This record gives sequence, C-alpha cells and structure tokens, in this order.
Amino acid sequence: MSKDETTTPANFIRQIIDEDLAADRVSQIVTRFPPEPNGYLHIGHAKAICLNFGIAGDYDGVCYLRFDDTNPIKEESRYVEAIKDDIHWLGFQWKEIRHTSDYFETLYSRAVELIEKGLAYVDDLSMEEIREYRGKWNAPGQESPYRNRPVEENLDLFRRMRAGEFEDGSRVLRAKIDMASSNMNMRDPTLYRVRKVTHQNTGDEWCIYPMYDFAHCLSDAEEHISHSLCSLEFEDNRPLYDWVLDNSSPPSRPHQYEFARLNLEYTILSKRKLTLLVDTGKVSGWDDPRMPTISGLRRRGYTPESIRDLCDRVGVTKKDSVVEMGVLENTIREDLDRTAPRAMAVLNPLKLVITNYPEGESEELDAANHPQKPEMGSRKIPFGRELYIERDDFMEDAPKKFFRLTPGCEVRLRYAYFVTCTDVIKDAHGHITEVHCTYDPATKGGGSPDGRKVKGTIHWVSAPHAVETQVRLYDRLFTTPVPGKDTGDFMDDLNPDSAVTVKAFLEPALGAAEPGSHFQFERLGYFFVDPIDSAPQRPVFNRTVTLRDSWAKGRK
RNA sequence: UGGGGCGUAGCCAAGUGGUAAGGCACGGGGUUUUGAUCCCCGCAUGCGCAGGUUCGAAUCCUGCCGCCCCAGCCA
Repeated sequence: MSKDETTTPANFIRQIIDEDLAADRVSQIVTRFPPEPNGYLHIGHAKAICLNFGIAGDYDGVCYLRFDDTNPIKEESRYVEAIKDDIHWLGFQWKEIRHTSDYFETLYSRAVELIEKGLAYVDDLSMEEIREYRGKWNAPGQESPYRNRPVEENLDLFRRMRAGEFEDGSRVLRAKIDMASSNMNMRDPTLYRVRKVTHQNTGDEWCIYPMYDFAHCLSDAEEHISHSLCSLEFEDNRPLYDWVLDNSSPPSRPHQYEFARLNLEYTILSKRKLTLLVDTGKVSGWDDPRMPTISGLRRRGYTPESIRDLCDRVGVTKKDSVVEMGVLENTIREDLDRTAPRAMAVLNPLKLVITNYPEGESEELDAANHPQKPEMGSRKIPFGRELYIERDDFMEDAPKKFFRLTPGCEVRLRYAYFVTCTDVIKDAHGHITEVHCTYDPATKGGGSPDGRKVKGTIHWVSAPHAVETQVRLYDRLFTTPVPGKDTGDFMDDLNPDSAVTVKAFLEPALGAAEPGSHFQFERLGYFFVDPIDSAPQRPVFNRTVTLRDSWAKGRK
C-alpha cells in the first residue's frame, strides 16, 4: 500500500461517530459487514466494506464479518469462501467471523420474551391472507383473528413450530405492533417462519428461521455493534429495528444509520440481475472480467488500491447517485501508471519492411521499463528488417493532424530508429498487406543527433521474434448508462462487443510474463496476465483499461 | 394515495448564519522517444423553485416542484 494513499474524507457517519464519542455515548467503535451468502460480492459491496472496515480501523475499533444466514433456501456455503477471499483481497481483515445462525438460540429466547410480554403472537393466516390484511398505504390494515391469543397458547404454538409440528407456510410468529401504522413495516411484521430445509450451518437443528428485521438488530446487539450501517432502503425498517431492541432485553443497544449504495454507469449492481447474467450464460461466470464483481474486477486487472480509491472518491452520503465509469477507470489508470512496467505489443498487425536494413540480421535495443522510473530498469528488444506495427498507425491518405506513419513521412519507432515510408503494398482487392520503409542508422535508440523533428512515435514488434498470444479486449458490458432504463429490460442493453479476443504479437520478454502481473502496452492500455487461462510461456492477456486517447476522442 | 428519504456545476462531493473546498469530466497552455504520464490556468454573482426572517441565508421559516424507497413467510 502506498504511503500517500488518499486519506479517507469525512462523511456524515464519521461525524455521528465523532459526536457519539465526544458525548461518551459509546466507548468503542464496533462495526460489521453482514453479507448474505447468496451471491458474489460486487463493487457496491466494496463501498460498504471500505466504510465498515475503514471506520473500525481508523477509530481503533473492530469490525466483524457476519454472514447473514437466516434464509436457508437462498444461501449456499460455496459463496462463503468467495466472500472471504474478496474481502481479504481488498485488503481488510475481520476481527472474527460470525453468523446470524450463531445466535439462533438466543434469538429464539428473545422471541419467547416478546410473546410473554404480549408483544408477539402465532398467526395461522396464510401468506395471501396476511398480505390482504396488511392493507394499503393509505388504508389501515385489519387485525388477524389470531392476534389476541392468550400468551400460553402462543408459547405452546411457538414451541411446537420449533418442534416441527407445523408445515411450511402454515403458521408464523408476528410482532404485535400496529396494523394502522403509516409504516408498513410496523403492521405486525413477521418474525419467524417455518422452513423445513437443511441449513448450511445448523443442519436440521432448526425448522423455523428468523426474519431479517428480527435477527439483524439482535445480532448487532449480541456483537455490541456501536454503529450499524446499511443502505437507504432500510430507513423504513429502522423503527422496527428500534422496536425489537426496546422491547426485548439485548446485551447492548446499537443504532442503525443508512447511506446511499453505489451505482455505476454502464453496469448493474444488483445481485439478482448479476445472478441472471451468470445463469443465462451471458458472462462466463461471477469472475468474468466484465462483471462488476470483486472477483471479476480482480480478473480484469483492477487492484485493491484502485477499488479502495474509488470508494474514497465517491464518498458516503444519503443521496442516490450514479457514478460515471470514468471515475473507476481513472483509479486503475492512476495506480497502474505508477506501478506497471511498459512493454510493446501489436494487437492488429501490419507488416513493415525496412528495405535498407540488411536481410537476415537483427540487433538488440534498450528499452526502459518505465519512462519516469529508471529504478525499474530496462530490457533488450530485438529489432530487424521485418516488423509489425499497428494497422491504425498507418494511413495512406492521412489528415494533417495524423502524427503517425504515412507515405513519404518520417516517424520514430519507439526505442529504435526513424523510418520513412517509401511504398505501400496491396493485394488484388486493394487491401494493404505491408508497408516499406527506409531507416536512418544514425537515429539508433530513437534519438535525433541532428535535431531533426519527427511527427510521431509508434510502437512495433520484431516479426520473427514476436510471441503470439491471445489478448482479450474488454469493453463495458452494457451500451447504456442505466441498463434497462429505456428498454425496460437490462438484458436488452447488453453490449455485444464487450469481449473481443484477438491474436496479438508481443515483444519476446512478454512470453515469460507471470500470471497475475500487470503491464502497460505502450500507447494501448493496461493489460493483466489472466491467472486462470494462462499457461507457462503462453500468457493470455486481459485488457484492463485503455490509455486515455485524446486523438480518438477528438475524432468522434 | 399514506409514510420515509434526497435535491450544491455534466458526474461525485465539502459546506452546519459571515459571503460556494476538492476530485472526475470539459476547455486552454507547457514538458515529453507513449496523442500516455506530469505541470500550469480556466470552469456555480450560484446551491430544485417561490416567498419570508436577518446587517448578512446553500445553511433558519413557510409553501410548492422533482427524484428514490416501502404493501415478501427476501435481505
């Protein structure tokens, strides 16, 4: 981690913490990151992770990783390992791993306590009936006929629910609050439901499972969470969060604060939608380099630093917002510009023949690994009569501002020589197959001993020495800033060109590139050696992001 | 329709009665063997709108407008 990493800016939550500390309302800061293990973590989760772990770190507090496993029909343990990996990779360490299921027995006792106080009851209404009884926003609901069962009967029924005497959906435990409340969450919310399924952690020990609103606040209390941070859509749940804590006897009294979740242009951050992309094969998996998941970004070539930087840059507020893709892309450009060694690669080759270079000969030239960091050293690259250059770097009839190769003009081959285009060779269809040039031996290394100016510098690779490999050019997964906004279905906005694989030619040194390493291919972008698909001496590169290109931008 | 939130530049975001930080984007200039990087400069007489209080309002009051969330035995 670099020492000059941006200091985390203040935000309203940190202000609340400062005030709580100053007023002595809390003595230690305890937070938690509570994912439900029903999918992979995405960059929106990264915001919550940075917030919770970041605060705990900065305030000398602790942060727990809590798997919120209250719904066994949706959750799988295979997601647990992936979530742990992602958090570690991001650079955070939890104090302990907890599960909501660790508290099932305690939770059960608190429910019994509510029943004894006359604040909860077993309801025999069906799911549909409960929905009908709940009423509308502008009309109060009606009380269930089972609402006023005697405490003893409720206790007995609830015990028998636990014992497995009732089938799924036949009975639930409900809080007795207010069927006329303007807050729908307070119209006798369900606390427990019957689910006769095996739980990933507790096996068949339980057949009743607590609902989020009941379990979450009490789990927070068990862990002595000082500040329970969640997203905006839970604002309406806060009165219920408080009600449960105030009407049972938890070991501590946490408080919930809500912040706006992250939204990014040209992608989606909804677990449901991401799952659909995976399940329908639109992407190769949760770690497809186009996915906004932590594992996808990692495989794309994003670094933990860049993602943490994004979280710092977007801040924490209560305002719904959609962050431009450019902000994310910039964080990785900034990081990799500092750290990635440079190399040359040609993605769309055009043969260049240097007609005055001796046939069958070659030489080695020096190239710096980083133009601003001599300490990163240099390497040798072979040069000879036949090279590949980028097809885009040659134009037969070029506009005046085209600072590249064009007939009759001289350009510099990076770290090599000045060359002048003398001929253009075409096939029968008029397609350019090669360009002929002459070179000036006095300009070896790319210098200009006579002070001669050249219109541009282009990259190249020696044809006989080049390493051929696969490079995947990734682009945004969707074609519109807010997928589905106009079409109604985000699937309709998928970008058909989001993954293009090309055969590329690399300078020889790149053949030994280690899986998981980053490079800048000069003038093209940052590329990452895919850790899964690469083989020894046969790296497969993923394009993380292109370089800024003011030339391309100006032409649009 | 009832309730809960939120509106500061194209996108984020500081600001908490004393005269609009910062980042990204954008525009201009400089350096450059990457049209990259880097370095300068510019970019809200204005804070959703309309009134009001005040010597003074993005900050306080009133009214309006817009957007988001809520009627799972999901989280």
